[in-house]
Amino acid sequence: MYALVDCNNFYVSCERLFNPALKGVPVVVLSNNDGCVVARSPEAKALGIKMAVPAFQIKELIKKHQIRVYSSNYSFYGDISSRVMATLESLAPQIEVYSIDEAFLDLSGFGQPGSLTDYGQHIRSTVKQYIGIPVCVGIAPTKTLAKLANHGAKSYPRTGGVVDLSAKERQQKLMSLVDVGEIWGIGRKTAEKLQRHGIKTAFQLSQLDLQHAQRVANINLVKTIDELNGVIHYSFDDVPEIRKQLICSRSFAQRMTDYTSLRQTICEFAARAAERLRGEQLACGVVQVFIRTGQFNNNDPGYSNSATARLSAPAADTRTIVKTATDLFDAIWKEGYRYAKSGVMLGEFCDPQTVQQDLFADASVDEESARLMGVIDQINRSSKGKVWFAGQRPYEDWFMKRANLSPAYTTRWSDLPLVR
DNA sequence: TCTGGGGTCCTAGGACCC
DNA sequence: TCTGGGGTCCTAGGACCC
Repeated sequence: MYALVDCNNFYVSCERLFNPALKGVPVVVLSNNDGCVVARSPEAKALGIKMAVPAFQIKELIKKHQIRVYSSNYSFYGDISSRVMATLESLAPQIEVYSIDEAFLDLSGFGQPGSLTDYGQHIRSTVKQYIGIPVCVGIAPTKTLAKLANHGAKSYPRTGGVVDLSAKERQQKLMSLVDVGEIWGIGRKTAEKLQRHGIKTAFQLSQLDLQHAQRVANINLVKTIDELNGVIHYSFDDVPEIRKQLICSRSFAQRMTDYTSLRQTICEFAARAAERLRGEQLACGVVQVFIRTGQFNNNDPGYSNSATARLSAPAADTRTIVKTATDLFDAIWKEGYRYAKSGVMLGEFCDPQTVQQDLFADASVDEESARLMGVIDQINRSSKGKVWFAGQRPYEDWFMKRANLSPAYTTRWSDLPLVR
């Protein structure tokens, strides 16, 4: 049995923690670059603001209803998230952190079915008391059903924020009330396709013939249907696997047209990606670079391109990764476009201790590289200052609009809330 | 004028081989 | 120069998630 614990409109709840004036009024949090809405308080949802709607489209609504608007403060949310997760760790033998605001708990061998609702309430009240964040809990035999249970707990206040779907009848009852598009793994496209086949509710989906499902969509739909019927395909995973790729990319606050500026962004992303790579004790075998113009302005000519290079031996050295990335950039750069976004992607990770050496490499060079990178990382993590490579572009002037940022309440001394 | 960032997985289609 | 089937591998793009 799984429990899915999901924080209620997490980013808004974080902002409310240290700013009680936000309680009971409509609040939204915007994505990076103040682009679109990524979290809404219940009051904001009630005004009809949809998830992921571009901020400029709701300007009038914001003014009219005095909606409080915040830029994303990820370091703050990340810090609150780790406190929530630590609390959950103390409440279950094993947890799988699924995203910044969700975790699966393994409840196998955990009390009698039926007593699980009480346990869910215990989780809710403990997290609320310790951290101050409201959560909902969904309990069920598969992850997909636990997601559905959580959705039910969020949608129906009468549940008290906890839904236990141990019993088959309750699963079916809830499924018949829920649109197929609400199911985990069913996005907009698949939902439309299913509706064209007359499948509107989750229950109808659960009854779909598996071979038919495979033809209509793909293997993932088959797995989802199985999971709705209690067959586990997505098992509990408390030690996260090594990631497959690492991306560092941003949209720019303003369009960029010149070679030097754009090249600097690539340097910066490459350097940051390399830093994260070393932070996870990994080396990479592949570097990819992409640049593109805006997607939405039809008057501008569009251009989008990427290039990939395989390194002669896996590397974690910023100098290697920056050099490779800028060479790739030179190969795809084209004059005459208004660029909106760029990025660097690293892949094919391995443990730097056990890598296959380049046949022609000199081992002492690798040692020196590791030492140098270690020193740079140490300096950059400390409060003493920053070291960077000449090609990098200092972040602040091009990166992200964040007009409505809340203080770093928990991660910067000067922003600590004071009690007078 | 302004439309996120960071991931994973699957599929279709092209290149290439025998 | 034309012809076929079967296989692998790679890449681009789509769909989905939060």
